[in-house]
Amino acid sequence: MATINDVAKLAGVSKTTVSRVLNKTAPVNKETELKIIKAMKELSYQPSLMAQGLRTKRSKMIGIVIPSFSNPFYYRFIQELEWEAKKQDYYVIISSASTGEELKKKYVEDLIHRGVDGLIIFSYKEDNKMGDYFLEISKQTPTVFMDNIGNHRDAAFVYADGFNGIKEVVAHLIEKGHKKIGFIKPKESYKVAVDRYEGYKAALADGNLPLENELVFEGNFEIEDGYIAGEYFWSLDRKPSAIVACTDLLAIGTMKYFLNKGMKIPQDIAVAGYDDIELSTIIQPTLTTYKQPIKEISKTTIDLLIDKIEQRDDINKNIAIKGELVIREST
Amino acid sequence: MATINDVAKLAGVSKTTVSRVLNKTAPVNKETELKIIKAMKELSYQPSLMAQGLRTKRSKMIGIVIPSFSNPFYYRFIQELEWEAKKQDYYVIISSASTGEELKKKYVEDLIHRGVDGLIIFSYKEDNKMGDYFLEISKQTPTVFMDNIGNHRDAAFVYADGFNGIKEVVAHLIEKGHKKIGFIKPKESYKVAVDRYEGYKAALADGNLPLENELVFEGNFEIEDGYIAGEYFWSLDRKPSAIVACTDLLAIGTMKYFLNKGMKIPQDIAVAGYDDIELSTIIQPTLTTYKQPIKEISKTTIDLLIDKIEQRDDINKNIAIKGELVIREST
DNA sequence: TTGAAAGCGCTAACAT
DNA sequence: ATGTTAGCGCTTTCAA
Repeated sequence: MATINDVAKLAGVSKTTVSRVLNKTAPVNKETELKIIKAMKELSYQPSLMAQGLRTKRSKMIGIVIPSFSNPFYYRFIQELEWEAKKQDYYVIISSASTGEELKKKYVEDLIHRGVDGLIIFSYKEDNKMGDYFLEISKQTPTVFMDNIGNHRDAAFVYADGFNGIKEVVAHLIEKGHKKIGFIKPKESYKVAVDRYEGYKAALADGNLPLENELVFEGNFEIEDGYIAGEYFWSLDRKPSAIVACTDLLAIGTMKYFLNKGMKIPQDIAVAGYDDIELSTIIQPTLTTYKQPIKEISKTTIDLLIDKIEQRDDINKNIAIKGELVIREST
Repeated sequence: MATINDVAKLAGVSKTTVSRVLNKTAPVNKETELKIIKAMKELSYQPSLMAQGLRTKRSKMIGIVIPSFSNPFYYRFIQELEWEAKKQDYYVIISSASTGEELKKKYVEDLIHRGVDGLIIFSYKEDNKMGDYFLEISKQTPTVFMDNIGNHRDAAFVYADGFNGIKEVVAHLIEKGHKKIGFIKPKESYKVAVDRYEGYKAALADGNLPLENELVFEGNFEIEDGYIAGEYFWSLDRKPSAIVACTDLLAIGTMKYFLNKGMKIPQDIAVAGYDDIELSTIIQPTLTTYKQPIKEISKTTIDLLIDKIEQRDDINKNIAIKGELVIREST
């Protein structure tokens, strides 16, 4: 491993000058610059990130905190984030903070101790204690919150526009002639869940359909909860002809219930989700859903974070990004 | 951020002594040690990994190279690897080297330039050029190869015991009374695929069943290839009564074909896979398969790699780890 | 436009 | 058992 000293010696200049062409931090004579570049190539010199980091207090690493690694949906984000970061010469290290608040805090602190220049934090429940902790962190370390977040506080947020997303899904069903549309939403007050529910209400209003309480089912996030929702809806006297779920996983659980009963989808009942997870294209019938703009969200997040890190822009923006309705067999 | 100097000053000793209690690199008087520890706590001192790294040429980071982030199966490994590494104070950075050999090389070099202390490399085709390149790398940087690899060369390998795995799956089918068992294997000569195929042959031999060429289908790795395999098997005059696929994804593709034809699984035909991906428990009927020992593989890999990094053990072992037969509805 | 010198926070000889 | 000193590879004054 060649060092800056080797380059300087070979080029016959001081290491200061080499550093200058490396960082374009001061004008250098065209000729000497060429000599230096040649020397660098010859030695296939790569500056030591550790030495640079020690000097500049920058590690060129970004820490990602995700609530748990079990949701396959996160991986798509992580891949994109990694890719976008790499383009700008940053690397990404991931901390999958499973359960336990104390542990989660420890992970964040670990990451900071590791020397990450910034943090990307996924999905936390708006109303719990971790929220305050994370907000506090974001005041001391450049941070962008992603996905499942609350957007009314003074911090940087990037998320999918669930309001307009679900609105489009419901509108699509109304257009298909459905008058009674059930909605499955998570019990817990995640900001995104609320957004999506608002989208459902807005679409009903646009279609001059009443909001009926018995058509809104509250559950948890797992596949089984979708199944339970299916049971519930089918126990009603005035059954819905279509069901929209807050997430694909819930929608798939619901489909499972109706398929088990031997019903045909979409003939007997239409089902739609939100997320566009891979499973939605594998399951039979394939699921109509709303595609999260993963690429765009990731790019925006990285750009925003690096802007903060490099202090080009310290405004705490809240950015909602639109996705795309994907119509498949289930409707 | 307190430095080692601050601690030394507060404790009234030299930084060398502080360093010594930090690294237990030389005996320190019990009393002074206590003073130093107290000072560290008071300042909530954390040694700078950058400074340590610069001095010791150790980053406490492990690079993971995976061929592409698209296979959800890798995530389970990554999570476990991350977890096991963290236990030993190492962090993990991932490089999802999509396609293109040049790009892949660049990623590996990036990681090394980043200063990773060791490398974990996933799944490469044994017989192509990358194999040689990776082998070369493994001579210069501590490296462990995982999963889909060839194990006859001089390097460290950890992988699932596919031979005994598939053997158990096929034996299970034979026990169920099946006499004609089809096998789906990938065309390309991945070492693991070959191992599994050998397991199939061994099980047939054990059960005194003949190996019939027309019962072995060669395809690619995707779900669709399983579907095509189903078509193929059903076009035969002497049809199999059970099918074992090299991977769950292939098995699921096959099931899809038979289900589309309105056949019942396992009544009309039994299907089994290998891997135990999550989808296998979601699909109807649930899929009999062989569970990869992800946790054990990951732990073994990390332990082996850190042994190499810290030069406790430089032997290039080849470690096969057994999994577990999981019997579900499809057989 | 260039260089000399100091120092980032740490560890490792070498003394004592 | 402890301290002094040098130096890892880089950037950043400061001076020329």
